[in-house]
Amino acid sequence: MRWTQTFIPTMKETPEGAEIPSHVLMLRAGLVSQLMAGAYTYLPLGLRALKKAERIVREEMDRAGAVELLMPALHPASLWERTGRREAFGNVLIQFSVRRQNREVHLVLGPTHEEVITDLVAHHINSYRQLPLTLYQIQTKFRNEERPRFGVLRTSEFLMKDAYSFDTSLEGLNRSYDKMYEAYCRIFSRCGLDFLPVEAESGPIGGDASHEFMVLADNGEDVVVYCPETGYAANVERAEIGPRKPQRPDVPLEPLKKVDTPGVTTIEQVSQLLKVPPSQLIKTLIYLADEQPVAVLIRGDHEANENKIRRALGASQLELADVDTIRRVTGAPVGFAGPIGLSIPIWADHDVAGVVNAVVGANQADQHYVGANLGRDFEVPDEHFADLRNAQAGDPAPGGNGTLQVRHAIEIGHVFKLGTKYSEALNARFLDAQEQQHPIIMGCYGIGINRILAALIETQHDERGIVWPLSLAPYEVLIDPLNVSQPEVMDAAERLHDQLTEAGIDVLLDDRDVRAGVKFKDADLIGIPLRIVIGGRSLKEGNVEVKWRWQDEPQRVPHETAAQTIVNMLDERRQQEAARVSASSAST
RNA sequence: CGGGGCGUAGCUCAGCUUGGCUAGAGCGCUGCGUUCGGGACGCAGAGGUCGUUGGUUCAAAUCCAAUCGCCCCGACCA
Repeated sequence: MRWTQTFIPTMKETPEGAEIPSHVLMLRAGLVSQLMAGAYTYLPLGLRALKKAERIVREEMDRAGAVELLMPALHPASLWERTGRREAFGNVLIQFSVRRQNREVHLVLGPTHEEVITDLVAHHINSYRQLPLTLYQIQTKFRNEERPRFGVLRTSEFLMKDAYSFDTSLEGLNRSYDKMYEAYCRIFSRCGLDFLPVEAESGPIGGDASHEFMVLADNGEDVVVYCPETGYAANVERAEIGPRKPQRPDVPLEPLKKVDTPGVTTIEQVSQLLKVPPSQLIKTLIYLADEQPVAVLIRGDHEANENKIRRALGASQLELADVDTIRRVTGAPVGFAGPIGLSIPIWADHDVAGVVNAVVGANQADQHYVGANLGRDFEVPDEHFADLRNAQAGDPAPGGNGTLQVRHAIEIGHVFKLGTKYSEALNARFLDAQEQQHPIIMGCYGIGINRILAALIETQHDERGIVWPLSLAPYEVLIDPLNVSQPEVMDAAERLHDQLTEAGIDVLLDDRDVRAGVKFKDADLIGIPLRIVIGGRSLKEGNVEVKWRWQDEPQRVPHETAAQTIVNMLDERRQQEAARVSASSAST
């Protein structure tokens, strides 16, 4: 391809509003262009990279035995009512009505396809002989994101690979799940990503196991907790904390005293007003667990984890109590709840036991207690102590003697054991050999294709631009003839272009009549792995210059055998990239 | 949904506080010339209903109100 025939609008300056490297570089390198908040056009260069990622995903899904199909993006709203998810998704679900003849048809744009695929399978699968089966598609999904951000990382329209497995037994589900897990490792390795599979929260509904595939990046929206010593890694929503033995500091107990704290409701405000560190405060959160109010005590510098709380209480639903409930059970407005004198059940995170002379709400407007002490001023039964908070850096790792670390990450894939939630709701059953009917056991597996690109760029760039791996690069080779008006230079460039194209290599020829500096800057910006410079100077010596994007200095290779040299270099590099794939598969 | 910021040329931005000639710069773009191995230089140009609507005023990019859009922080995220 010649540069002047395609469309690569590179930019020298950073467009307003682009904050993180992947967003800035995708815009500047002419990969994407924004149409509105959360919607981007893929320009030719960006589309080529996207297609390469898509192809890798497709190849590995096929290899793992999954079968491709394509479902509609347009769904009848009624289907979403049958699983209750029209309500559950709420405003994120894009819904609308159209008129047909004289009736109103309610439609949604699919944010995911559990309903559609389960409905499909319910119609066509009846027997255990037809199972197991894993189906997938690569398709645009729609979600009305409340807040699209970070360029292509969080958009309301995005390309997703979603796969669904159907099995007759839990063992079968586990086999299907492991195959997908394995395929994911191969996919992300082939894409050149440094990824980390982590345990993930599987939510109040659905299955019993879930992993997310994360790429560590400071600008990621997710938070992962991991332990270098034990290898434990989990999403912060899921991460357990190892055994804790909170020590009560050996200081004399102070008398309980009420103090005025007018209008001071947050931990930070209380901490500042009373000049005590947040770790000296105990916050009292009032929850409704299956409609019943409970109080949960968390040390002031910690964050409550609602999933842990819900599990500890054995509740199926948990939400923060509304203002009226808080007023009814504490007798005070929001912000002044405390454990002293509460008549509802009280639960506490383990670390609360280590706080002496604590500051707590007084269950009275504009009042807090200081010098509050467990056992003297309020009670929490032993069996009501549990791990109820988010892990923090420095916490003990579960089941080991390591220490947890915390990093931000970008979620690029998710594998999830669903169970029978959808097959039961939508009547997807199979008949076993004994003619017994059972709901089909499902798993679902998603990959954000756009996020593969964003995560790659976010982690693989330098101050000059993108550094593509060969596997995702829009073009593998960029030929830069430095002076297009010198016939011998242009001839050499075109001949090389044709030879490499003939050899099946993706080649871009920068035939623009611009100064060398412009070509070099753009070459670094768009990040094509192998750059071939053809200039009058080296050509006179019978050489062309070859340089990998990640190297500083070019090497000179003889002009007449350049094509073969380049083909060999690419082959060698592809083998190096492939070696990472087997390494990652071996380790799982 | 709560808090904040910004809308002026294709892009990045100045001008607005304190209203007043024909609305500016850099980059980009067009033409000509000189240059030509890391974003060259000169000359001549094209390009803007100052987001939109309404108000105040003799006069609005500038002040006021509403509205639309974009961005950031937080909440939310099957």
